[in-house]
Amino acid sequence: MRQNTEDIASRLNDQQVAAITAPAPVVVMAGAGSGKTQVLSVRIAREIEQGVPAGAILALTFTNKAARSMKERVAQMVGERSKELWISTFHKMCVGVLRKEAQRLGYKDNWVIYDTDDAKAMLGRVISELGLDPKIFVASKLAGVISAAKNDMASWQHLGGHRGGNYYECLGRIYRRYGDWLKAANAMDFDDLLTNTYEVLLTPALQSWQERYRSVFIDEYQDTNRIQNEIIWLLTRKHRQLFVVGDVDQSIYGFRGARWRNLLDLENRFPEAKRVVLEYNYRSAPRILACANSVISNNNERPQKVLRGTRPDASCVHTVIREGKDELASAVAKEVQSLKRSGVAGSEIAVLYRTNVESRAYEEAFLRHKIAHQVIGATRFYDRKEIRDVLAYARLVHNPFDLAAFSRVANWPTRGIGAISLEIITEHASARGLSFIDALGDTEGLSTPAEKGARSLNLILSSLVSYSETYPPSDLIAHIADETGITSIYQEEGAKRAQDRLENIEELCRVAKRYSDLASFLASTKLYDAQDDIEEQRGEVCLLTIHASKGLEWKAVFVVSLHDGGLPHLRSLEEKGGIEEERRLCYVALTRAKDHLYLCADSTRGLSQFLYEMPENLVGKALPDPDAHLQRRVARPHSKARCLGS
DNA sequence: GCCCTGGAGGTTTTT
DNA sequence: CCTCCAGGGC
Repeated sequence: MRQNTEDIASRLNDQQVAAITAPAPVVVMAGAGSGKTQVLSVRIAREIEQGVPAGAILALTFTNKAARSMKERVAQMVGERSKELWISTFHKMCVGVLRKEAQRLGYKDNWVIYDTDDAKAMLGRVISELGLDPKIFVASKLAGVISAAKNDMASWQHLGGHRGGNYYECLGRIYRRYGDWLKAANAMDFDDLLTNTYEVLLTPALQSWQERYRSVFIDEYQDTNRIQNEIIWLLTRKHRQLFVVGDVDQSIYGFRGARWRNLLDLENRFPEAKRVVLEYNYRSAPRILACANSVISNNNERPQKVLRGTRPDASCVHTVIREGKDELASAVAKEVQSLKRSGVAGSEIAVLYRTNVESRAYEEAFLRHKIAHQVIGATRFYDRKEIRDVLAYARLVHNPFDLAAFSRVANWPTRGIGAISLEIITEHASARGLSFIDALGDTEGLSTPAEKGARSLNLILSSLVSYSETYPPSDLIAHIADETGITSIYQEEGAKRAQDRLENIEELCRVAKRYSDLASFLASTKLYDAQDDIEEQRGEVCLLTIHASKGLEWKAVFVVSLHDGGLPHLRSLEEKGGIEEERRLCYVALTRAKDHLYLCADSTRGLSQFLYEMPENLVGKALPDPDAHLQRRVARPHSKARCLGS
């Protein structure tokens, strides 16, 4: 059913209309649940109606799911014309640019994406190559350091140079060597997608991209990091057709370089920009908003803002406090059952926690109480061993220089190529500039069993390569599992776990059917996010982290990490600005709820200070006196916010 | 040189 | 719970 944008606009409030009609650039400060997705979609549709070619519009969202839903909304308004729109996540947009431009930076066309695991594997090799102690230079820590450096646009000279001491000098060398190895493998890590896009935009290619994306829309700007901010500046500084939406109170990705100040700084870069504030919340019942406002008002580093309620009804904010995490999980399960009896669908209910490990207690409790549920994003599908193994073969078929894939594949299923032989083969390949498939054909220096293994792997890979020239990705996946012996290994094992693995491989084939070329299939396995595996139609209760819940909403939400050390998380207390970010995280969690908010805590661990920052008349009387029960004194902060709901 | 097994250790949040 | 590593067997 086609909708008219004027009809829709007539149902919007003045602030929303201002956001939609103001000439660009526009910076929208949009509180949680203030209809920002609606505003973005209507504005895009209006531009198309006013004659901007859909193909000249770029819209960036935070998740694939948000991109899909925005595309649907625009399609409802402008129909077919929306097909040309480019709506995606930041990283996917970069992949699009780099598919066309990576050659400028010296990559071959079949470049691949390395995820964090690939990056760690590469770093491990770099550290041992440089003869450094892997206990001092821990690959997983370094992956984070290097990632942070890239997102903050710091070079290896920068990382290694400006502080004295051997440690930092080694760090710089690792960073540089890691970059060399990725380049040799024709691979980019997640951060390279951003930095390389930036590099491309520093070349004469900039102009064509500025023309290609003449009108740019960005959601969740508070979670952009430095390099993303610079990319947007390069893309838009000429035409200045930029429309940005964000909320500093919902910035929760500081740990990966997000700088909420980017949102405010836009007004310096675009002094002509109009600022619009959306402060009316259409999502949550007033008492839920009162709690959220009250908590967030304790942050010092934020522009003053209060989210105003629009809903008349006074649903309750409940506290569920039990002694012990399993007792708490049971109590939550019982509440869920009673909600469902009262007519709330399972898919309208969510359980939000700070860390993935907390999901376990709830999974068990829900199983005991026979509540249909799905855990979102915990063990990600593409991180499963069997999936990574099969995909590693596919990657090597696509890009035979992929070192991370080769290291994975070389001896699994086992074929006599141990660590030493692997080292000989990779040395060999890099010394002569050979692909790993070709290097396997030259078995000089290998022991007899390793030589046999290398021959057989060479045959397998060569035949896979020719197979892939005729057959689509899904057939290739099935073929890999059979030809490498992975299928038969799991069949013979016969255990339930092995059965699951076979089913996962079948599922991978099914997913691959959606893609006709290997490059885009492989990219999709990397740029996948937690919200992608939510299955709404099944009517199940969702269990997920607060981070993964960003942008979503449910009728009833259980925030279950409100114990001391849970939220704010223990580890966050050491970081500067840590508490404020945790408070924003709490704010995000609370504002996911439409009608019912349940604040849940295991009292044996002590209660979250955030509970004491909520209005006393709503939650205070359910809480024990903090001075009496907590060993560590928790100062009870004065509640600065008004309780709008009561 | 390579394979397998058992025990220990370690879990914030993610593209 | 799942990964990493050391050590014994081949």
